[in-house]
Amino acid sequence: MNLKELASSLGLSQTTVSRALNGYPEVNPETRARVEAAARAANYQPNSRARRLATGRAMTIGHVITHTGETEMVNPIFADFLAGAGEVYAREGYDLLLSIVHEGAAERAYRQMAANGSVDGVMVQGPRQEDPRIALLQELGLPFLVHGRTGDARGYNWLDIANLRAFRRATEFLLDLGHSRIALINGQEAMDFAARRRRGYEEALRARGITPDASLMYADVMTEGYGHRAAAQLLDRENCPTAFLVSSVISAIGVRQAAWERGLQLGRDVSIITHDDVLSYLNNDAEGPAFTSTRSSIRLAGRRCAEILIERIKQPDAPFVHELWEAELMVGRSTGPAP
Amino acid sequence: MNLKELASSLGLSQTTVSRALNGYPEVNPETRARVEAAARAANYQPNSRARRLATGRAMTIGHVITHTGETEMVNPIFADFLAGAGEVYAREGYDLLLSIVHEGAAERAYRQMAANGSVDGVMVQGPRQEDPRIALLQELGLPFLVHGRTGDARGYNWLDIANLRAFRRATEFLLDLGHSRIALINGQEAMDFAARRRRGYEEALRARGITPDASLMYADVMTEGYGHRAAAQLLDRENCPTAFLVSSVISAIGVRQAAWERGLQLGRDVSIITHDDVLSYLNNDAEGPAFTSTRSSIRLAGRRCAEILIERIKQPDAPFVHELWEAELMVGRSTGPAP
DNA sequence: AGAGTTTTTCAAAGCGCTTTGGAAAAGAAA
DNA sequence: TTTCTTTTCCAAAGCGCTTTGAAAAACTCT
Repeated sequence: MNLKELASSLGLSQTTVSRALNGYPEVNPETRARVEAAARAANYQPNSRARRLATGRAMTIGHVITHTGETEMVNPIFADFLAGAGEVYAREGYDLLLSIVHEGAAERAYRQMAANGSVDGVMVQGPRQEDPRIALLQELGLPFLVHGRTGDARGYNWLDIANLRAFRRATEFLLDLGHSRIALINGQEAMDFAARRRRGYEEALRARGITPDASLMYADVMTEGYGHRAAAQLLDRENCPTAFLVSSVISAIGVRQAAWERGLQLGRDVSIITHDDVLSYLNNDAEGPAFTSTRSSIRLAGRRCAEILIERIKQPDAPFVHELWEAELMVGRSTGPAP
Repeated sequence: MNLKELASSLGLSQTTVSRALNGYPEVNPETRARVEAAARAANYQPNSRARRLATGRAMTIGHVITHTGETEMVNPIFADFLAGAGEVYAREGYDLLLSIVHEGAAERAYRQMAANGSVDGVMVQGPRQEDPRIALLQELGLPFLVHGRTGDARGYNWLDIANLRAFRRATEFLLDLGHSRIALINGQEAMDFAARRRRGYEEALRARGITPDASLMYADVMTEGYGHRAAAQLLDRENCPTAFLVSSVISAIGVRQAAWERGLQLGRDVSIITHDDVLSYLNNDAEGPAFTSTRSSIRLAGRRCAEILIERIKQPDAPFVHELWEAELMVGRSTGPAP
């Protein structure tokens, strides 16, 4: 059933039917009701391809997700971020176009989306320091929002969490507990968020007169295995750290395992603070937070990011939105006074 | 730059330019080369909205991902499955339309995709027993492929792993090690795959004359917390199980934690076998498989599922494809003789 | 009643591409 | 040369919607 058929079955023109269905004012309420009833009865859905061509709007938002390195790792937080954003898209009538490509192909993916008009805007996640994607999108003139931020962040829309403050705060918390040898198990520091976290960690140490020790700092893709390997190395050496600041719950699980394998008890022999994105299947809350953590829901972030981006698409000339969220420090059972 | 402009700049008709670019034979090789050069120089990309309307093909595949229950859990395996499928889509020129909705809204999402023609086919994941989506899609006449299977599986395309055999095999492995009180920490048994796994487990027990004990069987959404809670309950009771068969690595991590908290050593005091979807960030291989596991890469499955679905879209009348993959049993360090 | 407004409806022109059904040009066969 | 094929190109008709500009119908007001 298409518009033409529906219109002729009602003895009306396509124009009127289209207007009735799209809520234009210049149509008799009675007529509108009649049209709506017929549309419902015939289960009429306007063809989205035709509608998109006619309106020039794609009603679609693009997400380009990159996998990294030889392992082709997909960051697990994307699923929850997408879930949050997807909720909003569904509500607002937008589709979500997902492109999962290897890092090197990201630019091409964005260019293509811009050139062939398949999206009205794009979401950028996990920016690296001086990420080329931002300049690219500015050049392409495609509305976009960055989850995270980097470089001179005044010239585009972003939503970020206060990574530096969160990690400074977490470090201070450990220092207050008497820890002085604190290891940092960070994400790849080419990523902007990881660089900020490191700065927060270092600032807190320096403020207490402790010189950051490079041998206590690790940076890599945040898998469980990485957390385990890093912690194993650190715990097996002389003068080992008494506390770990970890950038993800997944890696923290690896750290915890390494500790246990050595007979160390969390919160007594060794302390862990992790950043917690509140992934749905790794609920850190189950019976009172297990890990002490800096916490900020990636799903809520996805939701809000989608809202902002859609606003921006509707009003392309409005000033840039910058939203900085604080992470909360949740005290769990994985921290305690330095032994 | 659109086709009209490109054509007039070349002094050719739109027809010829379109044909040259789309590889039709009836165009002079010289002309084609000239057209291609000009297109490249002008960075011409055909407008995808127009192309879709004209061809009637969406060149898009829909994935509807549902989140379950009040927790709005998103199954973490979806990210890796999507990564695998996305690879193939990119290669074949298809877009991936992702719809993330609450379980109850899935039917509407599929209906909409079918009615407004935004996709050429859909991927169905995680079928429940007698999943209504399958009948729905058959009725809608939209090509689809099910990852998993359920009910009378002859009437549609699917790719599945041999869940029953995998879990029977794993159970036998534990029985051979002398375990007789084996707990099953399963996924929600409304899901077809979980029901099959349970049957495999029960079959193996019965074959050795052991009556399955309902109090040793748990079924729920496979989070870490669930694994932990279930194992804690089981380990704290009299006559506790000596082995656990767990449906996901994430839950297995919870089980492992519960064991450790009780001073039990894996592979000596208690054994764990888990199903491993080979999620990229939970690499069970790092230093020799930690968990003994039944193993099948969800990412490879995604890749293959995409290939099959695209084939089916291109040849809608070909016979149904049914592909059953065996999971391999990887012996790791989490199993040992019954104490 | 007639002129002026407002409301309601419609015909037709796009949107930018693909594809059909020729026509023109070039080559081959007679 | 003429006729028949083959090659190469083109004009125009969609695809199914939205939207413009105008006409028809229905009201208001002198």
